[in-house]
Amino acid sequence: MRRIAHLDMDALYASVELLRYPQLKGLPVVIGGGRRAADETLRQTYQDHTLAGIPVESFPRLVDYTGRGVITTATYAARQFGVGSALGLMKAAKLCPQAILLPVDFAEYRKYSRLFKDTILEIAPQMEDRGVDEVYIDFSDLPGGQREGGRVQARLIQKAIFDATGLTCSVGVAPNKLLAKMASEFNKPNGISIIFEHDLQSKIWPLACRKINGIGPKADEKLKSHGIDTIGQLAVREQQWLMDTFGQKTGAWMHDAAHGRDERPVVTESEPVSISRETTFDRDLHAVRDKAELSAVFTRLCEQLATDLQRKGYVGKTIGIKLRYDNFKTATRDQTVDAYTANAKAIRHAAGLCLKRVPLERKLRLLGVRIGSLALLDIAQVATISEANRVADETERELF
DNA sequence: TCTGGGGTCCTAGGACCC
DNA sequence: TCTGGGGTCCTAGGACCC
Repeated sequence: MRRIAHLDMDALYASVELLRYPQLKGLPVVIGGGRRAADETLRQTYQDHTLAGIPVESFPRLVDYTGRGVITTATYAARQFGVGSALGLMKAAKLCPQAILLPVDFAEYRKYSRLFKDTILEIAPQMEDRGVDEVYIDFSDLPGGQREGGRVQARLIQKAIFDATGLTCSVGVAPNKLLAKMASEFNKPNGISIIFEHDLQSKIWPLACRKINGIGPKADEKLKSHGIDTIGQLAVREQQWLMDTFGQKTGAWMHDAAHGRDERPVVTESEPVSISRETTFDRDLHAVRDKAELSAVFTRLCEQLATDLQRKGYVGKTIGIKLRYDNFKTATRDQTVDAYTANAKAIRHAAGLCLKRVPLERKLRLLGVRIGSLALLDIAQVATISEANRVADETERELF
């Protein structure tokens, strides 16, 4: 029998911070901010203290923050004030000014991410990485994977992760990924939920359509406008009607999802499709008036992207830019070049040409650089790439 | 003083080829 | 001389996820 687990670390970022600052347990804490100037003072505050004994009173508060960041995670105590993921920090400060503010520390979260995934792999090798804090695990052929519908292995993995990291997680086990993902939400935190096919009507159909992984705010809104609020209501709609209303592919998929059908395999390895770097400025910049500043950021992004490519061993040939204007509208341009590259100057050159094709009257809040059509760097490609780099060096010029 | 950063996948039109 | 039908690649935008 196919048994798939979805494992979700409980509030990973906040939990990692609580390991460092146990005195914050139970308090409203918000983790957010970015790398920009406004966040540097915040970062410095924590660096100047010793880890051991910062009294709660001396932690920075949300009300003192002045940057453009968003909330990455909020503890349960903070969520009660209506603040949560993706909310702007300045807005959050109005709802819960006294909340303690911690800067995000991705390096630290990644460390724990590696640790919990390695722990799983020692027990169950069929694991699919789904980002920093969650994975799918195929229990189907795992020794003992069928016992109690997967509960025995789920419990074992949960305990192994806690012993290795001090962190808790929640696990759902079901006939497929779709249902496992929903099941892992059922008993948070530190819970296990086992779902069988026959639980569909009682446990899945009462849920909101939005609980289906893949139905976001837009699709949910449209479903609601047709009087479809729950998965059960979605399930009784004609598949043909869904296809006519949402498109062939989406409609057919929605119908399957509502009936708990999902054949996607657990994918243990995959190659990246694209790599990108982007940054939001401290203040909106104008292409002409802030030319020097923009140009410097642009070059830096290209250099970072090139470094990322080289470190990961990839080359790419579709190079693109992303702009976000002060009105939050986004524009992208990309261009496929003849030769694969991982060279900063070649990227900067192609991205510069893209920039010339996009309107630049409005001020910008974000600039990004992306590379796609990736290939793994191998010996056969080295000659082509070095030639391309030579050409790029020769044709390099200022584009702003 | 609203609204981060890094991704994937889908759609849709046009170019181009057979 | 008014009109085909695929298939693939490229580009721009958008939905969605973590």
